[in-house]
This record gives sequence, C-alpha cells and structure tokens, in this order.
Amino acid sequence: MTPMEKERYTARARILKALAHPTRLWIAERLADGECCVCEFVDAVDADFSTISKHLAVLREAGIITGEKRGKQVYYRLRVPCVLNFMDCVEAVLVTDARCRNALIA
Amino acid sequence: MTPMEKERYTARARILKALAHPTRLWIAERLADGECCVCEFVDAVDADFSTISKHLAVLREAGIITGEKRGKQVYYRLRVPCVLNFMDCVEAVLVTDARCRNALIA
DNA sequence: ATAATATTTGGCAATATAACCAAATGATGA
DNA sequence: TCATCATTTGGTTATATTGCCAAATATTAT
Repeated sequence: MTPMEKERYTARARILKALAHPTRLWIAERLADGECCVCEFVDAVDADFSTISKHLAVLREAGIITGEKRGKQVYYRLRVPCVLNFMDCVEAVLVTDARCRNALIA
Repeated sequence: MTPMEKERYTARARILKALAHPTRLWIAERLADGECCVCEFVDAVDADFSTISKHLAVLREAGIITGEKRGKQVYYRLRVPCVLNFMDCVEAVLVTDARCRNALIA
C-alpha cells in the first residue's frame, strides 16, 4: 500500500465509517426517498434528539448529506444519491452468509 | 425505526463497519482481483502481521471473505464479489465534496 | 421583550477499536 | 523428532465512538 493509496483508502474508509451505524444507515436510506426534517428522525428513532443530531453531524461532515434551515426546522438531503447502490451488495453478503450457515459450507 | 428495521440495519451496518478501515478496504479491493495469500498482505501493508491477521478476521467474521489453508499458507478470497460496486459511489461522494469545497457551495 | 420550539454543542461515562508484543498453533522440511 | 515458517490468538494500552444530560443558539409566536 503506497502512501498515495493509503491516503485514498483512508478517505474512502471515512465515508463507509460514517454510514456504518444502524441509525445513520437508516437515516441515509430514508433520505434516498427525498429530504426529511430532523424532527421526523427524532420522532421515528428511539434515541435522544441530541444523539440524532450528532449522527446527522457525522453524515454531514463525511459529505454524505447536507442540511438547510427552513424556518425553525432543518431539512436534510443526500448530497450524492447513489447511497442505495451498495445496499444491494451489503444485502447479498447477508444472504450468502445466511445460506452458508444453513448449508454448513464456507 | 421498527424493531425489525433495527435488526436489519444493525446487520447491514456491521458489514459496512467491517469495510470501514483503510487497510481492510484495501485488502477487499485487492481480493476483488482474485485470491491472495496472507503473506502478500503482510509484505504490502506496513503493519505487524498480527494486526493484518486481525483485520482479516474482522472481514471473515463479517462474511465478506473466506480463507483456505493450502500448505503453510492461507489464501483468502471475496465471498461475494460485488464489493467493488460501491466504491464508485464512495468515490462520487469524495469528488462532490472536493468540488464543493472549491466552489464554496454546500 | 419573552416564551416556546427545533436543533446543535459541550461534557462525561461506558464501551468498542486498533495496534503492538508475546505466545500458541499447524504444516512442512531437515 | 526438531526446527522453521505462516498465521492466529491472548493480552495490554492508547484512542475513538456512542449515548445521555445539560446548556447554548436560532427562529417563530405571544
């Protein structure tokens, strides 16, 4: 791994890491259907609103989402709409895993 | 987020988390070109061999790779070959981010 | 101006990760 | 059998993440 590669993979890993949390992943997928108000997440997720705000900050700082204040509320949306793309693959890993556990193969 | 969703997103996040480390991501992409011996990673990555072995364990336990011992060596390969798929999107996030930083837009 | 609402920020404690060294395991070759 | 090589596992320390509470900020409504 050359220094250049290291830099590149560090940047990429940072993005995956931002998505690698159940709540954040759920939020990202929700946003794939269109923008949402923070308040919707607060209602839907069973966690303190400050916790949700911090999750949003993680996604924001990773460049995955962007927010806009409208009145009292803040609306977030995906900055790059392809986030869903890799869920198919993630799902494939899960399915393969389940199949293999059942079949007792590697 | 229903309890069922929570379970689902926790499983998905686990997989992303496994990939969300520069060394592990590099290894995964390397394996997308075909199987590799652990020794190749040990040579290529500047980290203790035990560290590399632990990274491989993380990927293995996440169901992303699978290893096979052949003689003294262990060869790993991707269990689901689509890992590369989402790199395009990750890259798109990085590019968008760079563009916006330059242009001073959100 | 004050109060109420929506969100972010600061701070803290609990837990999880990452990296290293040393030691254990497994396979081959002398 | 004994030494050697490749890899994994155990243990430890440093660092990072998570989630809650309390407090700060910003916007609207009274």
